[in-house]
Amino acid sequence: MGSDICVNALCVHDWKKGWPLRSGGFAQLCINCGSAYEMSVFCNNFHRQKMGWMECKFCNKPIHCGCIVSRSLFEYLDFDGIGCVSCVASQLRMMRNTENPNGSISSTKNNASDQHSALIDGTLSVDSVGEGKLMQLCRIVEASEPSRWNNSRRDSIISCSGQNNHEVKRSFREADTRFSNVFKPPVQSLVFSKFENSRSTWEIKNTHESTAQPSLNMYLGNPSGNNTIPPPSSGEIVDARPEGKASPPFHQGQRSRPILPKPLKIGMSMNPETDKGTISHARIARPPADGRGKSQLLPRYWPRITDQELKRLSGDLKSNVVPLFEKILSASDAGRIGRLVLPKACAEAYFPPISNSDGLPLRVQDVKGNEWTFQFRFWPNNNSRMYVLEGVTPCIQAMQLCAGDTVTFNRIDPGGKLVVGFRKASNSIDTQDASPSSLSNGISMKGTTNSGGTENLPLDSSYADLLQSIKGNGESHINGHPEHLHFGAGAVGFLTTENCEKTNKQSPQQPIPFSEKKRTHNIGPKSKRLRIDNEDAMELRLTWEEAQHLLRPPPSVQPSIVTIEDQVIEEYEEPPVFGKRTIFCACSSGGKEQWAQCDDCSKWRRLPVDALLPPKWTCFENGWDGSRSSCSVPEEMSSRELENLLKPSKDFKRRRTLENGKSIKEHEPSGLDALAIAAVLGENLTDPAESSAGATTKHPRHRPGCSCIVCIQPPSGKGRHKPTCTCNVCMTVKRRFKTLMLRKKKRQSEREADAAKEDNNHPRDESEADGASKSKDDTSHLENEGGRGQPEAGESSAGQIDLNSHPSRDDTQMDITGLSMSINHLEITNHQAKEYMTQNGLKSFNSEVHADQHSLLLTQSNGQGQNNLS
DNA sequence: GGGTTGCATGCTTGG
DNA sequence: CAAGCATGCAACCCT
Repeated sequence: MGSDICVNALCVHDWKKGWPLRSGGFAQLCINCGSAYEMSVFCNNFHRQKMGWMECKFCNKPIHCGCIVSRSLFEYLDFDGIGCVSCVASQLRMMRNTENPNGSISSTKNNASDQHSALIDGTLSVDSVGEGKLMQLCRIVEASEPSRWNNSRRDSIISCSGQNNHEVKRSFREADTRFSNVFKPPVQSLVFSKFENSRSTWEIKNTHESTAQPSLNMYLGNPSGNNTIPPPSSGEIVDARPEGKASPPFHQGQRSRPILPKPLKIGMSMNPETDKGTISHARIARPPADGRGKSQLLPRYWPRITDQELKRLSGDLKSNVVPLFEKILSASDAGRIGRLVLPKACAEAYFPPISNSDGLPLRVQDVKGNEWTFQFRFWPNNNSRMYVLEGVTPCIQAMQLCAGDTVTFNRIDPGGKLVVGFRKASNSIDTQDASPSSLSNGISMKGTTNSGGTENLPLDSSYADLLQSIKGNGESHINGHPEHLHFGAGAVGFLTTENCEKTNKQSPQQPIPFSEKKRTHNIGPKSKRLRIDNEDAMELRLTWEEAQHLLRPPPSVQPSIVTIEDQVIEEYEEPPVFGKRTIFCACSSGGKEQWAQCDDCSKWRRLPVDALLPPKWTCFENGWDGSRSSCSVPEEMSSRELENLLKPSKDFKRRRTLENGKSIKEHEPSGLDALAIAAVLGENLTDPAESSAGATTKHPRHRPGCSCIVCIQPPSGKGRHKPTCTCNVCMTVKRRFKTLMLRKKKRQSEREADAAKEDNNHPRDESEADGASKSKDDTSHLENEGGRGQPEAGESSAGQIDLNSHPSRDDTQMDITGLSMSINHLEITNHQAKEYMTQNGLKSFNSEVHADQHSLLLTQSNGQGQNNLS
């Protein structure tokens, strides 16, 4: 045994020296994945070459090494080569006939193992020492040759077993159940090597006899004996090495420890179905496949897969799915810490050995084909080790697992690829009642808080479901390559897209997988907090934005009008509905109209304001305007009108924002900062689209961060503010205006200085002649800074100050008129602002918005502000 | 302040 | 009673 890099698969694997080869080297077997290599020594250095083919030691028939991968028997045999199935079978038959012509197992005393068992003329005699072993022998023998062990014979054997024969009987029944669904693998050959620890030929023969002879039908169901239900050789009969109580050295050599569950406890009833031969459909906790198996694997970790499922998987997928172990996720496992505690025995049995606590990366694939890299490591813990997989959170979240679900670890052979599958907890009644696990642990573990307490967690998803799901879902999870068939044992994630909450909701009668005491807390919030990366967040945000435009009041539902602190609010009994996004605008007659774009021809059609469109809408559904109910009819608007219509829209803004490489966020400052920034940069605070869409005093589109006057009002704010009002709004407005005007003055001074310089550099007539264009340039400059030029003056015809006016617009106005900003402008503006608030209060804000918009439309229609529009 | 990491603690289980 | 394991927790790190 040594430690080396397994070329084939995962990472560092243990390997053990195999049988000598004709080449002079020796075969090396990777303990973990079972791959075979040819080792030779040159210049005191080991050279390794993967063995593509090996020879049958009997007939020299070539056997592809792929056939030996993970074969459970190879670990018992070495230095003796391998044998093909036919040769091994014939050899076993020969041995059987020689040793036991009557079909009985010869009474043999194995010195090495100190086992005492005898079966004479169909009667197995045991002494008191071997009684416990007898039960397993019975199981094994019966498993291998069920047909040859009828009840009478079985009872006969039991009758000779002396005391505690009740237990033996139960064991028989148990074995009857368990091995009725042992699964016959599609193996073409078997690998044999001698026992590493000098097992006798007798043992080997019995190994062959009990396992390979009848049909070689013990594969996953009869894994290598080191840690699973053993063949006679591996279990209590052959491997008789004394088992020390103390923990073995880490990753020591093969050790055969019985991991059969304890015999059925008194009072436990078998699932009646098991006796009817329908157990193949039951979810059985299968003894795990071969592994190093240094420690006993508790049945709770046995992979549970029905015979049928596994057969179908292995057969249909042309790949051997070897269930290794499974674990029910605890709250810690499924939590956000991202650490999955591995059962120690499983970790040591199936994962690469690690010597330092940092561990090593473990590449694992999930059932969807995603490849994950976990850090397999351990912590010192009570003079022992605690194995964990770190970084499992993304994987667990990808599989939408939560505490109570089951994660399965599997291996796909050949190749040894590690695959993680999962099974969701469900509300169906588990069929594992007859499983060894439940048989052994069902009572004692019920209601406990440890993982054992989750043993009775119903698990319903099946491999068959998985297979069906895979087939039904196309090839997306298969990728067309057998090596990419990442089917975890029990991996049925395709069926379980519902989140845990849903599962729990759907299964109120489901036994709580964890005791209320310790498991309920800490599970929900942690496991359900999904991480959303930036991209998703952006996607989500955009979706939200889109949703804002798609939301419509429920049709045919009259809202009830509620006035709260002078704010009129429409209340609907029904939730809003999604409708096609449209654009509202003010028509020339002063009313409002709605425009919608056909999803087929992209033409814009005029609609009534109250028209509610489905998310998908075409011209043919234009029942309001029969003359334009076909995509072939041209648009009603001219291209310019259309542009003006679309320009203020969010789409247009976003498109332009994206084109400018600016984030949307830059255009959505919040609160008073937005007011100030917009004022300075020239962005029009009042989005005409929004204004038109919601051109009511109800201001229907308040959003977080909305900087309108209404939104920044204190909760107790009234519509009108007195001149002496010192509320936050008024004070803020005053302060902001003062600040803005100071900035404005500074910028204007700079501009004047620049203009003066230009005047010195250019003839005066040219300057005068280009006065208008200069102003346009300035306006364009402002626009480029992020705002659209608005031709409206901040001062309305009524001599009032529009609070939405901003310096840029003042700039425009002043530049157009040729007036220069004077130092008194600030005072004038302040005065006007005060006067404005005094006379009109802030309540007339929206009317000013309308004036703004209307002015914009007029300006545009008159062509006066064309150059101001980008 | 929140997340990560390493270890400790205590409960549960199995021998 | 020892081992295993779920989880708590403090120190450390990162943003």
